[in-house]
Amino acid sequence: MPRKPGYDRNDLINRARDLFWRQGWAGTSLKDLEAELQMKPGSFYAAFGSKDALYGLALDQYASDGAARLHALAGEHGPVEALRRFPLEVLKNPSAPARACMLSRTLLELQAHEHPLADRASDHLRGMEEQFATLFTEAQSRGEIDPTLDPKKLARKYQSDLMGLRVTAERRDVDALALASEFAETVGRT
Amino acid sequence: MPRKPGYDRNDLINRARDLFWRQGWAGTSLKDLEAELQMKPGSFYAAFGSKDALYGLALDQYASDGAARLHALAGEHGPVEALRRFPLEVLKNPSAPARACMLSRTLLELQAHEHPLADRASDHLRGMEEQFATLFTEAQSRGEIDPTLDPKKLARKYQSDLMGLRVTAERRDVDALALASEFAETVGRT
DNA sequence: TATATACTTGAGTGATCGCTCAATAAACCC
DNA sequence: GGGTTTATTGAGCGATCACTCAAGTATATA
Repeated sequence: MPRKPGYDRNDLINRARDLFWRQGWAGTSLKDLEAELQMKPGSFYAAFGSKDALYGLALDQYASDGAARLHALAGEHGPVEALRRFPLEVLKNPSAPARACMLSRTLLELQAHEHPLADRASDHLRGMEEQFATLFTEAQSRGEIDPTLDPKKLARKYQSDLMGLRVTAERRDVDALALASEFAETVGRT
Repeated sequence: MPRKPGYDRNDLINRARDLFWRQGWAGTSLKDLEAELQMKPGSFYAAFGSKDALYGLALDQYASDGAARLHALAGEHGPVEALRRFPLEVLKNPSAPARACMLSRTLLELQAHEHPLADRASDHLRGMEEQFATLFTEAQSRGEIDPTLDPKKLARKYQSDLMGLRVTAERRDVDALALASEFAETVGRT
């Protein structure tokens, strides 16, 4: 009886993610979304309910994409090499919406207003951190890094430095790739 | 002949800086500013011209404050110890508007729309970086750190890691001080 | 004290914000 | 093909955005 939508929902979410990632939450208006997704307001709200709801979906998509990419890298190159290559995946991609991390952007923009999406971003950051820790643990059991170090501390430091790198890479007067390869060298040491 | 303003202009800029620092550019409305500065729209626009103009002044104030604080630390404790203590100045202060750096916030929020304030933030970041480099150079001539390292690279890495630290410190599930002292230990090494 | 010169007030500007909804069109089952 | 169900359309909602301006008030000089 029903009528099928004329769009691919997952594709819409990915396009919205890129737009939000690039322009931020407040910086992306419904006009922007309507233009990017080729949807009129009625369809948009029938499909997603609200701008915030779509942002949440985009955030989840962003996080699970990152987790999948890191997992794939680890399977192909092992844990340490995966952690070294991970930053380059974004920084080397010229069509990436932004260098900075969408999760940290969201946290910075919405935390002060105690917006639920800030907590959602924070949760995803913790999830990524746990994935990093798992890789460090695996690297230790393989004998690739110092086994006396605390994987959780390594993971937190790795993530923190990575976010710094990705913010710095937003600057136009900075050679992001040079900074990234310098970052890669330090992974596993200290 | 004229009439003196009933406010201290510098105090207003400082209060605006704290509000912008905490809530961001889009996150701070003129209503917010009017309430915080106790000014009606007419007075506000007579005094500052526009929201962007005041944001620019606040940004400059933020940058020069930071530079002055770092300079004072260096005079008191020497370059390396200054660089070690610098992050704690913000993170230990419970009344600070935010943990994250206002310059990086501004860059992240406004860069995609090519807003002039993003460039202004970027310029200030470069200025801070140069100050860091100067301190590293001084530390080398004092023999406090490895003289073969490039002060500019050290400065960039220091600033990048510092920004990461300060973003991470925004998370409610993270012990910012533990991360900061860990960060302090690494200054001058590597 | 008179006057010129600012500062202050606050109602109100057009534009844009996220969002609604009644009307219309299209696709599925029987 | 008829009937049902859902997707799509787009004008337009109230609220808020940054901002303006004419009128009123206070202060310094003459």
